[in-house]
Amino acid sequence: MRYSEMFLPTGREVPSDAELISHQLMIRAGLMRKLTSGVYSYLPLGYRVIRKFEQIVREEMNRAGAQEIFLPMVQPAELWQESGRWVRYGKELLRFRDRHDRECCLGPTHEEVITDLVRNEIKTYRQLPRNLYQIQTKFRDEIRPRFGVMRCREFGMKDAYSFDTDEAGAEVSYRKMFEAYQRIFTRCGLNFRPVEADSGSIGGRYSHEFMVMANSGEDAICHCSACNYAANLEKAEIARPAESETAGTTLDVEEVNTPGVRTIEEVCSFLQVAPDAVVKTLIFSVDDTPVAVLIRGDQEVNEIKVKNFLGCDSLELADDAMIRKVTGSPLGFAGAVGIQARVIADYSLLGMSDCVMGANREDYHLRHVKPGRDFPIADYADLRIIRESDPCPRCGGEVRFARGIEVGHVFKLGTKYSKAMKAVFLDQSGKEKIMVMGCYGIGIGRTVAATIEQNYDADGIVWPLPLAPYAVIITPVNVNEKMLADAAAELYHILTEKGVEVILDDRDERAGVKFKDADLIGIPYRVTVGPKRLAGGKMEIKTRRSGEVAILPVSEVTPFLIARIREGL
RNA sequence: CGGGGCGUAGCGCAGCCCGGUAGCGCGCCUGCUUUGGGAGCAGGAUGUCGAGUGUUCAAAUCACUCCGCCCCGACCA
Repeated sequence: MRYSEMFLPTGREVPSDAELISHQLMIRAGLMRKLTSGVYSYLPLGYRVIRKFEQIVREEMNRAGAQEIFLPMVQPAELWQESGRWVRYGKELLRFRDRHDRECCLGPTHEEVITDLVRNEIKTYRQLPRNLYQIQTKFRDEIRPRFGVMRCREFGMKDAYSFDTDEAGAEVSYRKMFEAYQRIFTRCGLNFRPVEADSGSIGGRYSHEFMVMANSGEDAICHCSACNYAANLEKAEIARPAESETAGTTLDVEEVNTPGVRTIEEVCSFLQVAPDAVVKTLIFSVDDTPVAVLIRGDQEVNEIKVKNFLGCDSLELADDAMIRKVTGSPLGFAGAVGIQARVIADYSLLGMSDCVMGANREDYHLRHVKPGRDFPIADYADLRIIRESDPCPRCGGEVRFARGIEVGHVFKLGTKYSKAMKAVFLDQSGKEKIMVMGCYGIGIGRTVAATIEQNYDADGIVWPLPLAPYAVIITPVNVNEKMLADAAAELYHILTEKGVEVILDDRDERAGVKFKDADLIGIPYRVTVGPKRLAGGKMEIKTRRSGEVAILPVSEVTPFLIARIREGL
């Protein structure tokens, strides 16, 4: 493509509303433009990158035995009512009515549609397993779209759904997708890692998130420095500590006046104790029933773990009225002694034998409290957020924290949707069985943005070759010098004929401007055609990433580039 | 939805406190010069100052309402 004919608006200024490097560069390099909050148009250069990535995804999905389909974006409410998500999904689901007043929604995901399709067409074990995928635009009415295409409302996603006859088959399907994902992100040249994750409201029992490592990432992850354990921070397990036999306190519980002392910090300084000698009592409203969660004062409760442990639908911190009802006191003085609620405790309470906790009486705390002696604990569980000082739950090694961008997620759905929507088949013995499902997503635009987060420098984007919109840009230093213009055009034609994707920067601009643009848009190889080199029958090839410059006779330029491109893909 | 901030030329911003009819840089157009890392000179175009209402002789500027956008929080395949 000739640069002079391209729709490629580049900018020198950093857009004021862009925070992330990837967002800034995607605007500045003319990859995309915002239409409205969380909704973007891709420009030619950006769309080429998107298609490059989609192609890699397609190749690997097909290789893994999945088949491409294309499902509707507009979906009827009935399907969502059937799965139960019409009620549960919340405001992220954009709902509307058509002219007949029928309720519809824009698909934020396609479990319902695919399950409906499959249950209508697949009747026997002979037709299983199947894995169907699509690359579709999804719409989720995010509360707060941000970071450009990283967290937006309308976005491209590859989603695949597997259907198996049993759990073992589903496990095989899951492994295949897991491996396909490893291949996809490896081919893109990304530094990523799969981490164990909570499966969230989509349901299912276990899942892995594929995280591109980046400090700007929205997700915190925890990984072991010794073994290959890695988990989303919210999921990261903490092993039950060995119980040490402690005699504990022999002192009786004592009530002390602590006027206005509510937070752990205040309690510690008021009573001159360390946070790990205090028990924090949090009252949660669990499906509208109060539950008290006890945890050592220096730790934080992981609400997801609590939710999973209790197996409830909703979990939130109790309001003042509920706190008053179960503790008989306002916020800040809750304790386990005499509380009118189920009590569960984090493992961090094991071994605590002389602690401070709220007295369930305004302006009073208790000291010398001994769990077990002074109040019963129904259950101990892993309910806290992991810290960097905790040992790895698998091998006991040291854990490290890092940040990442979630670009893919593989789920074992089990029978959540197939059961609700009656996706059944007949097995060999003619018995009706429920299909076992899995679902597997990859954020297309987000992966492209994540790629930029990992591949840029002070001058702009540095595309990995497999995702680069063009492999080569030819820059005649002055198009008004016929020698240069002709030599550049000739190279352009030769490369194009050889199937190399190349831009000829034939604009009547100063060399500096062209260099800056070439760097900004991140084309891997730039061929500079200048008067001095050309007089000696040579051209310069500059590698964007390394800055390395090769000066070659004109005849060797094409073979050189083709060889480099071949090894780079 | 709560807290904070911002809407002035295509982009980035000043002007607003202290009302008097809009400016800077980049970009854009024309011409000449220039041509290996975002050129120089000369000339030029471009704004319902986010919208509405009010106060005033007079509103970008003050007040109120609305809309949009951004940041923090809650939320989240």
